[in-house]
Amino acid sequence: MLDSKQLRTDTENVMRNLARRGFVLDLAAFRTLDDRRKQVQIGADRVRAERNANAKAVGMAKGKGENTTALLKRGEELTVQLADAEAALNAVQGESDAWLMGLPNLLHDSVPDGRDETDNLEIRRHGTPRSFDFTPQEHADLGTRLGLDFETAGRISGARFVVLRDGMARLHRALAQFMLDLHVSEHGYQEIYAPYIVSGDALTGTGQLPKFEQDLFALKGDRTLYLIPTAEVPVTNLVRDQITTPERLPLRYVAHTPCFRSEAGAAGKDTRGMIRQHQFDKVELVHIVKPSESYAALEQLTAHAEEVLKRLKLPYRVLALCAGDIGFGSAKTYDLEVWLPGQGRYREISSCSNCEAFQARRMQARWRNPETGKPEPLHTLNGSGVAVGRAMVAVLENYQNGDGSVTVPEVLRPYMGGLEKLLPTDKA
RNA sequence: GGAGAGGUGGCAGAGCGGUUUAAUGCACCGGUCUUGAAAACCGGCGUCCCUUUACGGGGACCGUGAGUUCGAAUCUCACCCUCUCCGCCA
Repeated sequence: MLDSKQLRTDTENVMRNLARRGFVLDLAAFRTLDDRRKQVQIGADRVRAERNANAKAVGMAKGKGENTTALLKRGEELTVQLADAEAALNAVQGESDAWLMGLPNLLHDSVPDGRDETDNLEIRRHGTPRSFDFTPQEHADLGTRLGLDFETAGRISGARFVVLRDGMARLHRALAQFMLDLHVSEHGYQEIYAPYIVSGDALTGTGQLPKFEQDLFALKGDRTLYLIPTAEVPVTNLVRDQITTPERLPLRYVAHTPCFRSEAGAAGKDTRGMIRQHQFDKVELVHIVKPSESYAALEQLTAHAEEVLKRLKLPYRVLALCAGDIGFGSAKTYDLEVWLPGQGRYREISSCSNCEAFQARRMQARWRNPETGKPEPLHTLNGSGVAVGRAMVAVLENYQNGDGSVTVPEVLRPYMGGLEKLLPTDKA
C-alpha cells in the first residue's frame, strides 16, 4: 500500500513512477473519489458530533430532573441521519480502500527501465559453466533412474507434483538442511517454524490479496484459509500489528517451508520436470529493518542467498529486474539465476526484494522512530535462500556424469552420511 | 467435542448505560532539586482519520462484526482469540 498522504500531495510523481511499470494511474478518478470521500466524511463527522452533544445534553437534563422530550426527539432524528451518513461513508471508504490496495509499490530510482524479462539488467556473474565431454541431460530425463517420480505423483495428485525416492529425497532434505544451517550459524538468522495455512488478512498484509487470489490454494471450511505460496507470508507477518522497539532491529528470519501455488497463469509453461510445481520447498530469508537501512539490507540478503550457490559451486548470475518485470509489492528486486546445463540457460532460483514500507503499511508493522517519537512503518525484505526444488535441479544437471550418476556436492556430503555419488537404478 | 473464565492505551489494571467517553500504577519524555546520578516533587505522554498557514478544532478506536438505545467499553447475538478443567489425540 502506498502512503495516502504522498498520493494526495505528490500525485504527479507517483503517477510518473507507476507509469514506469506500465501502470496507468487514473488521476482524475482518484481526485474525484478522494474529494467525495472527504466531503462525505466531514458530513458524517458533523452529524455524529451533534448527536454526541445531544446525547450528553439528555444526560445532564435528566440529572437535573428537567423535561427531555424535545432532546429525545432531536436525538431520534440525528440517529436516522447518522445511519445514512455512515452508510455513505462506508461505501466511499470501501471504494477508496479497494482502489488503494490495488496499486503496486513505487519503484526505487535504481531500477532499470524496461517492459519485460528481456530488459532485466545483468549485474554480475559468478562461476564458469562446466564443459561436458558428453551431452548433458535435463534433470527430468536424468532423474527417472535416480528417484524422480512424476508418474506416480500424477496418479496421486495430478500434474505438477513429484514423488522423490531414495537418493533424491535425501538430496532434497540435505539441501534444505545445508541452507538452513548456513543462514542460522554463519549469517546470524533466527530460525522460524511457521504455519503453512494462513488467513486472508495475512495474505493481504504481504500483498498477495486481494489481487492475486487465483494463484493461491484456498481451503474449504467455515472461514476461508489459504495454503502459503511462500514463507514470506507467515514470517513477514510476525511483526504485524506491532510497534517494534528500535533496539530489536534489524530482525532476520529464516524458515524452511513448503510453498503451494496454483500457477493459474502458467498453463503450458515448464510442464516437464520440477521447475514449476504446485508444491515445492523453499528456504526463505526475511529482514525487518529501519527504513534508512533497507537498501544495505537488500545487498546483504542477496549476498546471503548467493553464498548458498557459491558453496554448492553452482554458476549463477544476478539480475536487477526492470520496471516492467518487478513484482507488485517490491520497490527493487534482484533475481538469482542458476546455470542449468541440461537446458543450456540460466533459470531463476531466488528473488530478493525490498518492499520498503509497502507491506508494513498493509499489516501495521511499525517501529518507534526515536527522532520523531512517532510510530512509523518499518521496511520489509524477503528473498529465497534458495528454492530447494530448483537447487536440486541445478545440482543434478551440473553434477551429472556420463554414466547417469550424479556426484554429491562436497558441502552436502555431511548431510548424506558421507555419500559421494548417487547411482542410477532400474528398480522403481 | 463438553463445561467455565476472560480479551481495555508500550505493559499492568480499574471502569460494567450518561452529567471528565478510559481512573490509577509502571515505563517513557521534559523540568525542579543535586558536583553528578538516584529518590522525591511538578508537568507531559495512545493510535488513526479529517480540518487549519499556524495556534487549534472535530471524529473514530476498549478482540471483530451486527443489534438494542436519545446515548454502549458497559446490555444482546454471532464469530475470532487466550486461559482452566474434562474427553479425544500425534
